[in-house]
Amino acid sequence: MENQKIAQIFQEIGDMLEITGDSVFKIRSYHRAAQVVANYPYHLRDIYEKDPKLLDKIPGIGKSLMGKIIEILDTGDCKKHLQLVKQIKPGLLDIMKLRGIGPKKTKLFHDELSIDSVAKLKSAAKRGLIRELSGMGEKSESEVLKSIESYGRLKARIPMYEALDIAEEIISYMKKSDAVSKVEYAGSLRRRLETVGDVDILACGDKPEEIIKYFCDFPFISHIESRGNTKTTVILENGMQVDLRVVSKDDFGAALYYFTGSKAHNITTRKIAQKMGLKINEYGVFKGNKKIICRTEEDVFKAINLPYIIPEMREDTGETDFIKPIEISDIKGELHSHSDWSDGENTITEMAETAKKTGYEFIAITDHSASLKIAHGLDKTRLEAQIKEIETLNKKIEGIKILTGAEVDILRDGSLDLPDSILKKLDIVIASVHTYFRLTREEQTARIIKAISNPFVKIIGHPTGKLIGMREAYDIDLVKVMEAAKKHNVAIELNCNPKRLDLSAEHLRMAKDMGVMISLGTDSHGTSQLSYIKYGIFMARRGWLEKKNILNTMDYASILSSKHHE
DNA sequence: GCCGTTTTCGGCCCGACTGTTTTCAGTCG
Ligand SMILES: Nc1nc2c(ncn2[C@H]2C[C@H](O)[C@@H](COP(=O)(O)OP(=O)(O)OP(=O)(O)O)O2)c(=O)[nH]1
Ligand SMILES: [Mg+2]
Ligand SMILES: [Mg+2]
Ligand SMILES: [Zn+2]
Repeated sequence: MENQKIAQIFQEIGDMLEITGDSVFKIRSYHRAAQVVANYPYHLRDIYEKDPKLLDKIPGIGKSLMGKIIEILDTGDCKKHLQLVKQIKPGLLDIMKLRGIGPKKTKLFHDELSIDSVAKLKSAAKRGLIRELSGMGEKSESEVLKSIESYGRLKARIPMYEALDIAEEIISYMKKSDAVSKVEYAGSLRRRLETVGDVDILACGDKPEEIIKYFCDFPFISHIESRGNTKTTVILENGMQVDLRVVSKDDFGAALYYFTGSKAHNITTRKIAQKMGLKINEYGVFKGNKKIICRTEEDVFKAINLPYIIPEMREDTGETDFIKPIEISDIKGELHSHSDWSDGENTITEMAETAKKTGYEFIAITDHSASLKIAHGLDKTRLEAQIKEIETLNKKIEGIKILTGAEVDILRDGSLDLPDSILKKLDIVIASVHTYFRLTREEQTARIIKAISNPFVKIIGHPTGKLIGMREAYDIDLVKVMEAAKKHNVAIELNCNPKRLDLSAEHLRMAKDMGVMISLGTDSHGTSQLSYIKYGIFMARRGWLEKKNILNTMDYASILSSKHHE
């Protein structure tokens, strides 16, 4: 399994970076990526062969890790890993696996005493060398020996069904104590992993010390690793580790949520809470000093405004990625509008002022091209004059950027009504069909794809030509059109005119799934129509669109710099 | 190294227990 191999390499890089003392966040990234890849349902090689760029869509995988995945798929390993393997002796990773010994102590032993294996560590501890190190003492030294001792006897991961038996036995034992109000198993066992590293038990009651004391009297305990007021760790006679956590009754839900994990899931939802100005810990959800009491797990989800997620899904593999529907305030500008230079009612200045009042950063003036005679379409010469005019207006008018543009007609054969020599001077080129609606499906599709492949086209306007209740969409293969749009990095318009609403919701959803950007354009022929954006937002929400799917949620600089050809 | 309703730079979850320490670092959950 290549995914497992990649996961292991990332895990090892993370472990070795801990010893070298690299950034804890970088280390977390490697470890998280290792988890994600290990749990990923598809072969990364298949994804790579289909479209390498899809790799960095995987949560926790960015440009750098994507590069390393590709490197490993191509060569079997990556340079970063090989270089660390050379630098860090394998014995150090063994030492770090010992309980109570992490990267800092491992490095200390290595730097001060040249210890690079568990055997050398054992002999150094026996000779009393460890206690001499700064920050170490007699107890730390004997802890080192104890963990080396117990390491051999420690159970590896246990099958879930065995752990379940033991957990249930512990729980029925715990229920016999009057101090215990509620008790449940948590951790990987509650998430139903095939194997578990330990058994995690959560109990609540008014007298936590009594609960801990009672637990430590459980008959099959071999020894107690640690014991505090709220939690204790013990090792059973069969070598299994059991962690007990104790909280008050009011906090049971928050604690169960914390203790069920996974760790990565906890971190992700805690980050979500942070963004909302909240803090999650095992005692509840906090807004400043105010505590939102969580007696049940559902209370935690409610407090952070998420639907309940079952334990079995809490692995941070995307289960918290709920859709954040587009909102009208996400729209940063207008990309489809007409002025009185063609068939619009208002001047460019009036359109710009209204856009400014709407709160927009930009408005593109996209008048018709010459073949639409009825609309007084602009030819090359008039369009050049309009570009000059907009240049002047941009100097005069503050607080709004007017983008130059055109809604250029797609001619019958798919060529455009304006030459490339002028199109390339424009900020926003929309290409639209206004004639020959009755071509065959093949012809119509080919026609539009040809327009899409023009290097200066940014958007395909009102892509199906429908007029609600008046004119059917023309026959066209939208899947092929969207594939082409994706390939050429062209956006598809959602025309917001309420008589058009073109594309419809199901096709918007398709575009989203295919990774095609949508441009919300009002096609305004007057200042009052800029408000049609709201109808577009309605449809976009029906199509499950989010901010990231929509072109005019970006600032205009990003829109203009988005390049065309791959 | 990742990531974006405030961000393309500057953040990154939060707390318990232990040993060594006069105030916290390391490790673990
Ligand atoms: N917030 C937070 N929770 C953690 C962290 N580490 C562990 N937890 C929580 C989530 C875990 O599921 C739970 C129990 O810890 P374990 O180490 O036993 O992990 P878990 O049971 O998930 O896996 P395991 O099969 O035991 O290796 O404690 C952490 O670093 N932060
Ligand atoms: Mg566990
Ligand atoms: Mg545990
Ligand atoms: Zn049009």
